[in-house]
Amino acid sequence: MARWEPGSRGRLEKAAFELFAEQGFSATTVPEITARAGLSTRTFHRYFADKREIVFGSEDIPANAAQVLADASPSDEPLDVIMKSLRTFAETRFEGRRDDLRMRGEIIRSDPGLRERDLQKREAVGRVAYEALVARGVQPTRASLLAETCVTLLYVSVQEWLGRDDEKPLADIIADTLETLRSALT
Amino acid sequence: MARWEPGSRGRLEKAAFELFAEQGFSATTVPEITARAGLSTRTFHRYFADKREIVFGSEDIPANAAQVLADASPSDEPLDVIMKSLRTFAETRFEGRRDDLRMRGEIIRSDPGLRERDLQKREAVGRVAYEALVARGVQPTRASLLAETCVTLLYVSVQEWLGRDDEKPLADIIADTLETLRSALT
DNA sequence: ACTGTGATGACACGACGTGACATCAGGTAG
DNA sequence: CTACCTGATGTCACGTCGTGTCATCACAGT
Repeated sequence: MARWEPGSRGRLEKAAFELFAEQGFSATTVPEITARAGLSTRTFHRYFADKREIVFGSEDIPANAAQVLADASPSDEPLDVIMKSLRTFAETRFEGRRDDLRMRGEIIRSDPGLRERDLQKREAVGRVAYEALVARGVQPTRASLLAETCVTLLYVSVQEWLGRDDEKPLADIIADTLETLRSALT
Repeated sequence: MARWEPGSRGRLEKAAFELFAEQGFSATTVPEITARAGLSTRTFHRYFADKREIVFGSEDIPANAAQVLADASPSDEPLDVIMKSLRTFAETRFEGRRDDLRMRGEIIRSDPGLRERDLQKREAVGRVAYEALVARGVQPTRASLLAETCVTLLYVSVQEWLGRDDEKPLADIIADTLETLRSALT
């Protein structure tokens, strides 16, 4: 028998989300979380840099995005790279997780600090997109614009997707959103 | 003679930016700032919600943006509203302040927490743009896209503007950036 | 059997942000 | 002229957060 129960990280996440559901994010303290998980607060901060980080899960989205972007066909136009990557991303990281994402969204919306952190995550995705485009030889200004627009497309579409009752695939919504943007800029 | 020297807020800002220049943002504590300004830490938090806020000045950018957007001609197309507002904004809040903005930019770039707060400020501007557009009858999804794109245009252009040596007006750069975006989405 | 190694705990600490209450100058009403 | 109110500030106490440091101990490899 191991000295410590395994899965500390998972226990911390479980305890945290339970408490967030019971009392809300801001009313929940780190000691409360660790007490429920049977760990010390010091251990909490070994897994999560701060209290907010636990909300954003363990998936390293930027790294994943960089991977998807790096796999793009060398002959594709920049916009095609973006759109194909967004499709892949939608299908692998979003589709089938609506309930989970809705729950997280609610928690994030409930706290200013979490909204702030959410924006930072978004920006991190934009930065890897920017770097991937620059690596393909796209001009910096154009790359910035495309990267930011990419993130905008994704998040506006996700909002739309989460708000819907039907099962329209996120990838389709993203394509529609691009069309809407094009027409709005004319 | 007044019991307290007037201009507490100004003294706090002055002391803070001096210390940030000397030691950097994160190495500067609130007590250090208030000691130099001759005030208590409690008073600091009466003027600034937290240590980060002091970097972003006292100007209520979102309120100003809302004003500019509300003054737009009722007959303008949404995109024209955005572009004209951006022009006004560039001329009244940015032009002539390059050095100040560069200094702030450096401080903000030096600290993750400040970058996070900066993104929040950006988002706040986006939200007032969104609300102004919805108030004009623009569809929600389209309004989101335009609002986010508006903020993207502004910030990408400001980056470009701050990086330049010449005196090309920000408003012109924004117009160019829109053209770049249009061509990138084709 | 010995020795790392890695995950955890225990403890102390500094900084942050807030609530509650005291202080006091200046203006205003009576 | 006095009494009161108001607004800006100070003082104190507190809870939470995040980090540095060191001790502990099961397990694996030699």
